[in-house]
Amino acid sequence: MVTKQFSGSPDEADLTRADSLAREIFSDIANKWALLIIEALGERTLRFSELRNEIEGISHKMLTQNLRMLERNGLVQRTVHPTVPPRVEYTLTEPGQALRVTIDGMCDWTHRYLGHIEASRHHFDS
Amino acid sequence: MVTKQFSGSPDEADLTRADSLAREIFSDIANKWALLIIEALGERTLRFSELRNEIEGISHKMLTQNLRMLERNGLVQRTVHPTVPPRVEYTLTEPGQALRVTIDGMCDWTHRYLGHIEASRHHFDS
DNA sequence: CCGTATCCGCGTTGATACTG
DNA sequence: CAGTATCAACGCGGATACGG
Repeated sequence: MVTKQFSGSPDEADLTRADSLAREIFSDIANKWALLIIEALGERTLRFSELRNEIEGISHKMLTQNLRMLERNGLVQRTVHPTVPPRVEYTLTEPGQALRVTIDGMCDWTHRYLGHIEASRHHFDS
Repeated sequence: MVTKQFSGSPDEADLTRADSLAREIFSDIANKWALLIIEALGERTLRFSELRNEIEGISHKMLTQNLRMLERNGLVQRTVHPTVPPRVEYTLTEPGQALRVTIDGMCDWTHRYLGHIEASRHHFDS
């Protein structure tokens, strides 16, 4: 569980530390741009500018910021080719790939229930 | 794919409409609080105040706001018992349950790679 | 081409108070 | 207890400029 920060079990100190860390990581990952970046990368290796083109509507800043965060958490690997002009490529690590699978599930879900959701919205908005 | 808003295939009009809708839904769902609410609900039925206690750090406003959004998209069913004081219960619909399964995957992932991530962070921060 | 820094507006968020 | 509204403030996120 990631929802509760304090669990009343023995070894409480370690458990709460692990829980709050899990929560922190979850908060990092569970945002629109991060998930879209992971999904866009998939099994490919993409350059910064390619990612920017793939992900509709993301700004330069948000892309950099989220890529740094994902790199820090070890989800993406960043490799700089010392050429001119510079060429920077991003690819998912093994943990990143593992997470991508679950995100694929979210995407599938979205498409499967598109109709349900649209109907529910119309019903709600009246 | 949710990342690309425009696909160059035939029936482009419908496809882009579906894609932008998918993207819109994805943007709704893919935020910290919404995912935590879905995860907290699980297979249970919880009252507003119980949810508030379950989810560490969520504010009254964010909870209401996200619950409305989830209800609008048909992920959560809201039932009001006309008692006094009022009793409002929330439970996941079938689409909500389906999504929860994938979110469970994210939580599992978080715990499985906790060590990897912590190590990666230490390495990065130096 | 890629990255960082700065600035600033606007949206999100929390606090508070009030209604049913 | 649950929901809505209002308001102020903080921080996100976009634009821009400059550096490597």
